[in-house]
Amino acid sequence: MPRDTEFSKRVLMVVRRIPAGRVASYGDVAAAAGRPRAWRAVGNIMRTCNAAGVPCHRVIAAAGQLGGYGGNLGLKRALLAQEGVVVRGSRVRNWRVLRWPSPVAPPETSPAARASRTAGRRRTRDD
DNA sequence: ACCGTGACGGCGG
DNA sequence: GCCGCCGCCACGG
Repeated sequence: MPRDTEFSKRVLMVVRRIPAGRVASYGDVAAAAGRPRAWRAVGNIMRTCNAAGVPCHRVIAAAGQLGGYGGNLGLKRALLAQEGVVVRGSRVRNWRVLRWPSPVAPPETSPAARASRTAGRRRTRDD
């Protein structure tokens, strides 16, 4: 791990706060750590600081992409699955909802838009 | 103090 | 929706 920098420590704390079954993007973590534009650096920190009792597997890339895990993506998927986070292909299913800290509802979730979207569909799917 | 690096992000093609 | 390009920032050499 890149020496105990204030930033790195904050990042690790943030990651520790991610509940099981939820996921956050590197950008989310960066923002939560107070540096919204430092997602890249967050990646570096995760790279070096993984095995340290931090649920780093809950940190994924933007748009629900899996991101990396020191070349051991299989493990990452397994860990996530163990917590109920399903990965389809290389994307987290239901990512919109599982996202942490803000499970923000889609901007255009107005009743009308929703109705039109689900109109020809049998059942509503996730995200 | 400068330069390259990367478990990234967004947008345009 | 995938691919590539450019932009971002903390760290280490």
